[in-house]
Order: sequence, then C-alpha cells, then structure tokens
Amino acid sequence: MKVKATDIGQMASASDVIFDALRAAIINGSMQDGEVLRQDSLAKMFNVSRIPVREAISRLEQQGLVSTQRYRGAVVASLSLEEIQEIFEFRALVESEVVRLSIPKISSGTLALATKYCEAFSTETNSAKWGALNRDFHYSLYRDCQRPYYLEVVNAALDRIDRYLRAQLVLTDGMARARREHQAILQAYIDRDADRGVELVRQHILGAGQSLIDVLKRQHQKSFDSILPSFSTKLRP
Amino acid sequence: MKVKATDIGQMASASDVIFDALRAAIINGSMQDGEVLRQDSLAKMFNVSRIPVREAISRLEQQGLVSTQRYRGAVVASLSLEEIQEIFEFRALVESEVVRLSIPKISSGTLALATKYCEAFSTETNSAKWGALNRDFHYSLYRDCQRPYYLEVVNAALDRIDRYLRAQLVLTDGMARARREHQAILQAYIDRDADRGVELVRQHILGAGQSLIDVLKRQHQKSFDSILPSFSTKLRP
DNA sequence: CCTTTCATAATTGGATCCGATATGCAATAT
DNA sequence: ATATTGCATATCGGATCCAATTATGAAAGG
Repeated sequence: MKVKATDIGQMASASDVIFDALRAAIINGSMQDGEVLRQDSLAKMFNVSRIPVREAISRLEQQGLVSTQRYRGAVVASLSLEEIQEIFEFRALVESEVVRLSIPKISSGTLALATKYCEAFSTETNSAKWGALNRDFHYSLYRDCQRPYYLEVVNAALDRIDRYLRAQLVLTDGMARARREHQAILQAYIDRDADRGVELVRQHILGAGQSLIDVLKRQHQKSFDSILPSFSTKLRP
Repeated sequence: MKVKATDIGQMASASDVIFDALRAAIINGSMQDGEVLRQDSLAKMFNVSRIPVREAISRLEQQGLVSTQRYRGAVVASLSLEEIQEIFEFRALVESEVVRLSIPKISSGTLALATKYCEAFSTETNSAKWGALNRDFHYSLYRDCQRPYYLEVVNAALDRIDRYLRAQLVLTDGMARARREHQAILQAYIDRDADRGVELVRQHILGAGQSLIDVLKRQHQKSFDSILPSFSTKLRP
C-alpha cells in the first residue's frame, strides 16, 4: 500500500484558511494600509458565516497585522516611520544572530536552494514577484540554524514590514542593490565566513531600512500613496 | 460639568477579558502544562457562550501559549528542554540590546520604580509573588528604551517561559542568586554603565536558563512533575 | 483476559439569530 | 444658516442551535 497519508487532524479549518488568505493579502500589499475588513463581505467571499472570519481577524490582530476597535471594525494596521525603523533595527539584531548560527550549519542542499533563489531573484523581471523571492532567499539562508523560535520571531517581524519592503524594492534602486548584496551574502555562506556574513546581512537590512525611510520621508506620503495609499482611518465605507 | 469620562469604545470585550484571564493563569502556573481548555466549562466559568471563549483560545494559540488540534481541543503548550533553552538564549540577545538602549535613557522616576521593585523582590517571602515581582523589576528596567516592538517581543518570550522561571526561582538557589544579580544590574543603571549592565543582564538570563535546564535534566521530569506535572498529551480528561 | 465492534455521549466547528452600538441623514429647534 | 435630535440602516459582539468529529464504554468474539 502506498498512499500519501495526510493528517486529517491537522487539516485547516475555515478560520485557518481565511487567516492565511488575509495574512497573505496584507503581506503582499493587495490589501492596503488602513483598508477595512468587513466581516460580512469577507464571509460572503469565502462562502462561510462570520464566525470563522472573526476568529481569523482576532488572530491577525494578535499578530499585529490589523487593528480593531470595538463595534467599529478592523483595518489593516499601518506603521509609522518610527515603527518601521524600529522593526528594521530589530531585524538587523536578530537576523544577524541567525546568520551567525546558520553559516556553520547550512547543508549543501539548502545552500543550493539559496543559490537558486538568489539567481531567480536577480533575473526576475516581474516586480510583483520580487518580494516573495527576496523572502524565499532570506529564509533559505536561515532555515538550518536550528532555532525555530528565532525563525518564528523573524517571520512575524517580516510579516509586518514586507509590504513596505516590496515598495522599497520597486521605488528606489533597491533591486539592483539587493542583487549585489545577496550575491555577497551568498558568497560568505559558501566561504563559511560567519563574521563576514553577519556584517553583510546587518548592513543589507539596515541599508534597505534606511533607503525605505528616506523614500518615505522625502515623498512625505505623497506620491508614495499611489502605491500604498489610504493611510486613512475611516472605518465605514 | 465634571464627570470622569471613560472611552467606552475601548472597553474590553468578553473575549478580551477571557484572553487576559487565561493568559495570566497560564503564565503564573495556575494552569499547568498539558492541561486541557474545555470550551464549555470555560464558558460556564465566565458565564458567556462558547463564542468569546473560542476567540480567546485562538488568540492564545497565535501567541504560542496553547496548542490546539482540530475537534480535539486545546491544551496549555508545554515546551521541550530545547525550546526552553532557545528562548533563554533569545532573551539574552534581545534583552541585552534593550538594556543597552535603556541605560542612557532611563528616567529618574523609572529608576526609582526599579529600585522599589528590586527591594520588594529581595524582601518578599511569599514565593508565589516572586515571579510577578521579578517580571516587574525587569520590565521597569526596559520600559524607557523607546522601542515598543522590542518590548512586545520580549513580553511574548517571557510569557512562554514565565512559569518555568518561577519554578526555577523556587526550586534552586535561584532566588538568592537573583537577588544579588538584580542589585548588581541596578547599580549598573545607577552608574549609567551600559556595557556592564548589558553583560550583567546577559549573564543573569543565561545563568537562570542554565540553572533551570540543570534542574530539569537532573530531575528528569520526576519530582519536578510535582510542581509542573502533567507533561502528558492526553486531550480528554 | 484481551481485543474489536459499534452505539452513544461529549466536544468542537460553524450557521443562524438577536440585541447593542455606530453612522448617516432627515427633521426640528435656535 | 447652523446645531441638535431622532430615526433608519449597517455592522458588530455574543447567544443559541445544528452538524461533524472524537471519545467512551458496553457487548461480542477470539
């Protein structure tokens, strides 16, 4: 007998599916900052009642991706400049530690995967895919560190700023720069040079953060709003 | 007109109340590892329907404090030795950075508060209160760092291991040692010596972690189970 | 005595329903 | 004309009800 057995006990509930879908939509920017999450319309979209929608929304709030006000509804959480800056700084701290732990441990298979993602990222011309490939590349560098909690925390931090990061790749020379820096980081992994890898990743993250902050400051929520509009706080349509 | 107006819009919903109560119960150990969260009985305890209970449980799961299996219920999440060790290591990384940022910024008022907590911790004889005072002391050291996200992450990490930390204070010479170390840390704050404070906090956290791991290993889930029993995975009573 | 049905009870996930609160707009008062 | 009030509608939080799944335990068979 050879069946692909799936653990039915772990199958996704309706609220899991909705949670994942909304999380993805927020992360990849298809739901914009400040956009309202209306329970009724989401329930209709997923063809369920409002109950699993509400569970999904309360989980999103716990994760910091939406903020809700009682009886008024939930909106996609938007971050201030200071909050964005803080998260980049935090990422630099934690991810550089993860790199320090990963470089001695990374398997050749994972290294090959990272190389593949690095190349795919460099050669991808569809800017809509840059964000996902960037994240795949970074995650493949981290996954062998044997620190599941660190990775959980890093993912949560990335979730919060991923959409801004994507904007940075598109709006500035971020893409060209990221290409170069990714290749340098990869080389440090190949050379098993942890100290160099740590420093490169640190600069990579802080540099991207600074460049994003610069864009946001310079454009002062003006033309930037055409990509990430609606920093509004209006709650009803 | 002079009424003390409270923003009713921000008042806690039923699920907020239940979430906070369950979180507190898990953190302070009055709900033990592996203990089952039965929706019906919780609903009766709080005199509500199961709906807000379920929302609270799904938030707890998002936070990593309980783990659920579909149709089988939720149990208080228990951590393996490796996971406990990892979280202590993580705390050392993040909290020492928080201390580095806090020491130059701490206000005299907050410093006085920290001193008060430090003394209260040292003189408290009721071991049930040690955990809360320990956490109050640490938090007062951190609160002026102006990094809300860091503090959020630190709190989430503390939530996961607080009950083990409490056990460590009670079971080993942890209390006496914590007293000494707290006073040394406080002195570093008073002297505004960031480098020393960072190193002391780092050693304080890693030392407590190591001592806890030692206890857990030595007793090999034997007499320890009398304090934190039921590492079982049984889901029904 | 131990294991395997299989009916029944306990429990969870989700749907529907109801009361509470917010928003928008018309009616009214100043 | 402007501000206030009252009402209709939209939306949310929670209660109740139903269906799907899991646990329990007694009867049957080895």
